[in-house]
Amino acid sequence: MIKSIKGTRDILPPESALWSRVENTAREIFERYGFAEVRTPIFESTELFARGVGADTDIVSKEMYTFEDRDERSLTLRPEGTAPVVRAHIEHRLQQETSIAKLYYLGPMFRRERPQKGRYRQFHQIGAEVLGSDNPAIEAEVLEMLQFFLRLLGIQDQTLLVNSIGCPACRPQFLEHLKRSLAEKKTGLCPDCQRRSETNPLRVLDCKVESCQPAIESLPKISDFLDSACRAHFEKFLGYLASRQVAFTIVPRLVRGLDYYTRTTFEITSGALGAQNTLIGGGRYDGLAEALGGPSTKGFGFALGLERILLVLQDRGNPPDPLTPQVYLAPLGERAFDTATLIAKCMRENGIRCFLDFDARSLKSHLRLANKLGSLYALIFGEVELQAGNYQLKQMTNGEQTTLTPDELMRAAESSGQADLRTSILKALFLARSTYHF
RNA sequence: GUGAGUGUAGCUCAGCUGGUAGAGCGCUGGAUUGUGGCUCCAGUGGUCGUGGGUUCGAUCCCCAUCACUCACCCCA
Repeated sequence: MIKSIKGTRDILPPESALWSRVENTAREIFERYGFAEVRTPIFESTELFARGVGADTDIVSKEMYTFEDRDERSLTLRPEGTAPVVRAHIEHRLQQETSIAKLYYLGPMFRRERPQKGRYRQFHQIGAEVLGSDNPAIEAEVLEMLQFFLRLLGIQDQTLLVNSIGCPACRPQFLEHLKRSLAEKKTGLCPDCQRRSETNPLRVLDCKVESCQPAIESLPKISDFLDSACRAHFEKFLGYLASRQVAFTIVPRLVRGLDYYTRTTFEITSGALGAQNTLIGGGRYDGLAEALGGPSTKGFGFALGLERILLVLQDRGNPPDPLTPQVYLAPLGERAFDTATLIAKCMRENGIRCFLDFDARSLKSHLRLANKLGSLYALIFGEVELQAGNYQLKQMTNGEQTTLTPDELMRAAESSGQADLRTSILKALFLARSTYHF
């Protein structure tokens, strides 16, 4: 049997309906905040990520799906969305169009990691970027938008964690002090942290091992090393959050794993997710556009993990509201079936979700299927009805069944105003009869 | 890349110190020649993940391998 490959999965109904709901909510809300959709290719030149994300990051050094095409160009399945959006912004000179661009995207990303809860090799992100401004007010607005978005989905118990990681001007001093301090405390650290002290000192701050905590507490804090511009930026940002009544927690140890982040970073987490509890992550990246060879363009953005959002929603027992038929057609006999195909055509042209099976079935079997599908009505007709020119309409929810006469169909067709489902069905049926003469 | 756990019917799982497999749900049909859901009956279902070893005999014990899950690393 051919199976989907490791770390990928099929999203089947009714779960897929829940995905649509989340995606539609995001589109609706982001557009309300002035963002427009951008669709970038799923694969890009490998260099884009090497330069944008950082050659030394885990993503680039060991997690990318990279291959050569026939021109021997190195291509990579996108592992994240920000670098491609910034690339597109530079390539199409969008800065010339408007000084500020607000773009959102949604789609699959690819990283070759060991799958686990809330982590896949093909996973899906919704993200947004604001390009062309370094005003911290933008950041506060985006976070307000995200909390609104989560609230609409019914995710209330989220936590917003914020921090500033400084800029290329002030971070090096901090890193130096951090490294020196780490070297002194080396013996008190776990093996992972001893290694991280060399390879990625910032990550030591994020260590969860209990025995490391005392040492971590005594390490220098980034906030003590921010230069005046970064400090002012961060304080304004916090002020804007407060005035918008967006609740937050400052976490001085919050760091990001991608090279392009500067100044503001944030994370929105939720419990009940297992080890991967980050729902949304993002921050400012004022140097990215230049690193990619474009004009200096300040940027701020985020990405949210759809799989993780869905995990939280499913954990809450959200009903995935499946698309049930509004009418199930139950023709009895060959002649009735031929008529049913015409009725189905007319129903569908008039906006009614209608189900017609192609096997000859007994009435019992028809109704069982209608019930199984959750259909609201069943339209029953066989030779008896065809002779008399009428139909049996059964309401599946309460079992009430009425005989529809040609007279009644005509009355429904002539009624005006907002039609309920039953009337809409009668109208479509009338239309089918007068169009196809049966 | 590392560690741990789990692989038995479409799904969720039983299977006692090794004697070649069961239940519930589902699906199909019937009880009700043209009336669903509840009930009852019948039918459909499985190379016991794969390969090798031990044994008279392995779903069970041993080894290997693959897959899945969770965790580490790291990230959404």
